Amino acid sequence: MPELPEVETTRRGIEPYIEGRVIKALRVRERRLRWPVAEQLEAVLPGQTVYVVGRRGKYLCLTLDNGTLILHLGMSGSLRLVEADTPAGTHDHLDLAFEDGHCLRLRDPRRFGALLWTEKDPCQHPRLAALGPEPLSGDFDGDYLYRRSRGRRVAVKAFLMDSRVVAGIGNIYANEALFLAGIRPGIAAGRLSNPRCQRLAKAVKEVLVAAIEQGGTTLRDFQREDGQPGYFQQELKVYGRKGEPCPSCGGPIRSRVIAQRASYYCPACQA
DNA sequence: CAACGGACCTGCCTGC
DNA sequence: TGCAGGCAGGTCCGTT
Repeated sequence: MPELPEVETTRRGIEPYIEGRVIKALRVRERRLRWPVAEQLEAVLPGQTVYVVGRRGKYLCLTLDNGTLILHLGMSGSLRLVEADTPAGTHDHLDLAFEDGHCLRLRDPRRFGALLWTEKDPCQHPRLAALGPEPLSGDFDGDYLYRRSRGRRVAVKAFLMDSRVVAGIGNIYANEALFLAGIRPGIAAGRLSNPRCQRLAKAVKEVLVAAIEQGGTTLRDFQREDGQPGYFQQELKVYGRKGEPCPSCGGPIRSRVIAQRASYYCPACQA
């Protein structure tokens, strides 16, 4: 569900409600997420203030007094703001309750998400330390892509989705960026010319910015923290559109599996 | 080191 | 209607 635009949409949605607020309690209904939620957390968090609601790739980072809460939504996670007395549903695993009565609730049916805690520099946390640059930052550009891709034989789509190369690009936006750039998802990353790397970096930024502006993509059950859907699915050019006409040339969109993930492209527009 | 497959989970859709 | 099978937005880990 959540790639970078969905996580950023969530971040922007919760920020005004939790920044500067004091945590009253963490309620854990299901500890078994991707990694078990640390037992110490219920004791450690109360009384701490949320100073910064940040994001690194697909990770949300809440800066508190004594450390940082690191939250990942996995494949199916979503955050909602609810009143403290709202009854919890089946997959509502965690509540972060605040002294003002608001409550940040994590729902995650597949339990691939995670809640982690570090008292050190969060960038040094094992989950964050190896992440590549933020795709919307100046550190990510065509020259960087060109440099990193030399000698790489992996499919360019798998390369884009490698979080060590660039953070936050998942299956939807990898497909979309490659379509925008006119590049076939299956070609070896190392064979991209420099101009094509420039175009690809630009396409990645464009598609992410547009998706964030639309509040992310809603497929199946993704909802924003306020319960509204994201509208970017209407803008998807190729993802999930096997057999439909290419918005550029009208030919049928093709689908094939690359690196175990469904991939969509226009064989006429992408070379 | 690079690349691949399996693993972790549940829900939903399809087709028999 | 019921059920098996396949598939899903992520990413870690072990094996080649």
